[in-house]
Amino acid sequence: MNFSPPPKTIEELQQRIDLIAGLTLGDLAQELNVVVPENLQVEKGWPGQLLEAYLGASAGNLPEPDFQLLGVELKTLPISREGKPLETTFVSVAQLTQSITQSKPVTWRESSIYKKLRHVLWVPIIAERDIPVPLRQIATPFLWQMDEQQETTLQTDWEELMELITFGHHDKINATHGEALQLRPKAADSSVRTQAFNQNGQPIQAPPKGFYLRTSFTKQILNKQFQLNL
DNA sequence: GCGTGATCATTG
DNA sequence: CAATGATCACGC
Repeated sequence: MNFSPPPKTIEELQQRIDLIAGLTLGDLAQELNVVVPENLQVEKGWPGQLLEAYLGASAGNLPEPDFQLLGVELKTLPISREGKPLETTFVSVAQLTQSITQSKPVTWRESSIYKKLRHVLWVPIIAERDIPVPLRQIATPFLWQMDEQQETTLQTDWEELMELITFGHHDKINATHGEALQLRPKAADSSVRTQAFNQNGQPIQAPPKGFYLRTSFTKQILNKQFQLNL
């Protein structure tokens, strides 16, 4: 995909996102000269990659915010026609190698989760499955920073999950943990393994997991932004 | 193989 | 019909 030059300032980014509200994915694809997939079964990340290209997000697959210069993370958010999030939001992979045998545990504000969620450009897209991909419409993108209450919620969840990981209990974590932040499989398939530690501090191989925001949390973000009451 | 972008598909 | 567990493509 052909990338636009990155925005140099928040104001410049704001100007660009104001111009895409109401456009469809087909509109953006046409401007970038890319083919729209029939469905997203094979290209699940396509909407995100399209928006990255269109808005000039540049971090590639580095574990850093997309707009490196601005410290802003780009997240597309599939929503219903009524404006409710349809999917959870992937944030980052979890390091399963934090262990009680390590001396320097990562703190919340040092975490990759916090770094990515500190400043987010949300791009809601009306994306119900009965709407053909090219006709899916961008709603109103907006820049967001977590408030104190949201940070407390996220930090509490993160610390609880990291404590389980630290004590080698990552195999007992499932998606039901966490009020806003959950840990779910994040891999090509269920056979994939990555480095971790067991509860005795011994190195083992375990399924990779990623941090995801629940739809209840992103729904609250939308509600606050647009004063909706869903 | 790992981290990026996520949505899919089955289950309860 | 929401939620969990599984999966797909790409760059390096």
